[in-house]
Amino acid sequence: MTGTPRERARVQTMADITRIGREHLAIHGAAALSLRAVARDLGVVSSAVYRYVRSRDELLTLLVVDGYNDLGDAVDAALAGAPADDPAERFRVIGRAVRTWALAEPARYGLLFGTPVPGYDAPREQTTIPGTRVIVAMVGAYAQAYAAGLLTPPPDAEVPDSLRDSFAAISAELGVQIPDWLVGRGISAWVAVFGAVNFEVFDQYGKGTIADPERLFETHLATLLELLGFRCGEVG
Amino acid sequence: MTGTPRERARVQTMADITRIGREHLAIHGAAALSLRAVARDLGVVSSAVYRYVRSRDELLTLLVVDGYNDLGDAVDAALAGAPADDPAERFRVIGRAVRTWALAEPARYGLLFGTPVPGYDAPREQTTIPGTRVIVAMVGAYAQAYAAGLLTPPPDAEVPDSLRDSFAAISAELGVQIPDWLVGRGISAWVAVFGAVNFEVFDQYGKGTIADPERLFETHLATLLELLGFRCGEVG
DNA sequence: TGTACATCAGTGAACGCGCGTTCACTGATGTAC
DNA sequence: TGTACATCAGTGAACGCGCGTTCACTGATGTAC
Repeated sequence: MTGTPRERARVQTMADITRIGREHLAIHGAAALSLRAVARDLGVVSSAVYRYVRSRDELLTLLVVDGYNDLGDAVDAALAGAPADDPAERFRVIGRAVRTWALAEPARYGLLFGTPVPGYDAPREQTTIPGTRVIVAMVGAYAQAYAAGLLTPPPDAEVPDSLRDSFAAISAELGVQIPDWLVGRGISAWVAVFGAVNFEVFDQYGKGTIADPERLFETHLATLLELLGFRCGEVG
Repeated sequence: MTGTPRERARVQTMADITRIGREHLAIHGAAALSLRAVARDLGVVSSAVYRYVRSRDELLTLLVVDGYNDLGDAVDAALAGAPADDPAERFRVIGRAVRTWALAEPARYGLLFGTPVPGYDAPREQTTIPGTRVIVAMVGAYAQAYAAGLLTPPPDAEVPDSLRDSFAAISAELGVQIPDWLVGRGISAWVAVFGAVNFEVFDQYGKGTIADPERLFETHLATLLELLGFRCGEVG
C-alpha cells in the first residue's frame, strides 16, 4: 500500500510472475520452465517479462529462494504449534513438516533437493540463508535436547580428526554449543530425513509397496531419535 | 560374433546409441537429452535413429535400465572383493560402492534417484528388476547378519499393524526370512545411505562445509550399522 | 496549478536456434528357390 | 551358383513447434520547476 501506483503495480507483477512460475514448475518441472510461457500466463508479450527479470536463470533463482522460504515458513509454523520443551517432538514436527510440504509441492521440492537443473547454478549469496532454515531448526532441537541432558552419547562418540574442524565450523556458524558426536549424528539424522522424503516424493519405493507411508515415516523418525541419543523412555 | 553382419552391425549401433546417450546425459542432463543430438554424434541423420529406438522416451528407458545395471554391477563387483562372512563390512562395501558410482556418474545417478524427468514415466516391466539390485544386495547383508545372530533387536521392536503386511510382502518378494523390525530398520538404513549420497552428489552441504566427505560417509555408515542392531564390538 | 521532460511498462517484429516425428526414397544386405 | 525378391539401414526434406533474447517503438505515469 506504499509508494506510487507504478511501484505498487511492479510489486504486484513481481508476485504474479513468481506465482505463475511456481505453477509452471509444479506442472512441467524446472527444466521446462520458460519465460515465454510465464509471459503468456501473465497476459503479456514475452519481451515484457524482461522488465522484471533479467533472464530465465534469474527467474529460477527467484523460485529457489521462494521455495526455501515457503518450506522454512511451513517448518516454523509447525514448530510454533509444538511443545516448546520437548525437543524429540520438535524434531518429529520438523520432519513431518518437511515431508508434508514436499508431498504437496513435489516439483518445488525437486527444484531444491533433486537433480540440479542443467546449466543453472544457484547464486550462493541469495540462496544460502533461506536454504539453511530447516537445518537451523533441526540443530535447534538437537541443542535443546543436549542442554536438557536428554541425550546419551553413543558408544563410539569419537569423531575422526579430519572432520573435527568442519564440525566445529558448523556449530560455530549455526551458533550452538553441541559436542562433535552430536554434529555427526545430527547430520546423519538430517540426511536420513531428506532421504526418506526423497524416496517418497520421487517414488523410489515401488507403487503400492508401502501401504502406509506416513506410519513408515513415523517409525523412521523414531529410529532417528534413537540414533541421536534420545533414551527410549523419553521418546515415546 | 554371432549372426549375420547386419545383425552384428545392429547390435553395435545399439551399443553406440546407449554410449552416446550416456555421454549426453552426463553433460546436459536428462531433460536435455535429444534424439537429434544423439544422431549427430552417431554420424547419422536424425530420422535414422528411429530404426533403433521408437521414441525419445524409449531411449530414456534404455538409459535408465543401463544405469541401474551399471550401478548393480559396481555393487556386485565390490561385494565380490569383500569378506563373505562379515555382513557389517558387506553393508559398508555396498554403501561405498553406491557413493563412488554416484560421484563418478552424477547425471546417471540423478536420472535414477533424482527429480523425475518431466513427461517421462519409466515403464515398470523393464526397470523394476534392475532397479532393485542394490536393495537386494543390502537385504542380503541384513539377512546374513540376522542369521548369524549378530543383531540385537532394538528396544522398540514392535512394528505398527498398518506396516506389517507391507513388510511381510517385502521379505517375501526378496526371498529372505528377517523379522519385521529389521525390515523397518533396513529401510531406514537404505534411505539414509541414499540420502547421504544425494546430499553429496547434488551438493546440498554448502561447498567446502565438509572438508572430508568420504570420512563423513564412513561415520554415517557406522551409525547406520548401530541402527541396524550391530553390536559395537562387532562393527569395528 | 501547469508545463516540459524523464522514466518506465509493455508492444510487436525479428534473430537464430533446436526439437520430435513422419514420409517417400535409395541402395545395400540377406534369403528362398 | 545364380537369380528374383524381400528386408532393412540410412537419406533428405519437411511439418509444426517452442525457446531466449534483442531492439526500436508507443504511450502512460511520475517529477522538477
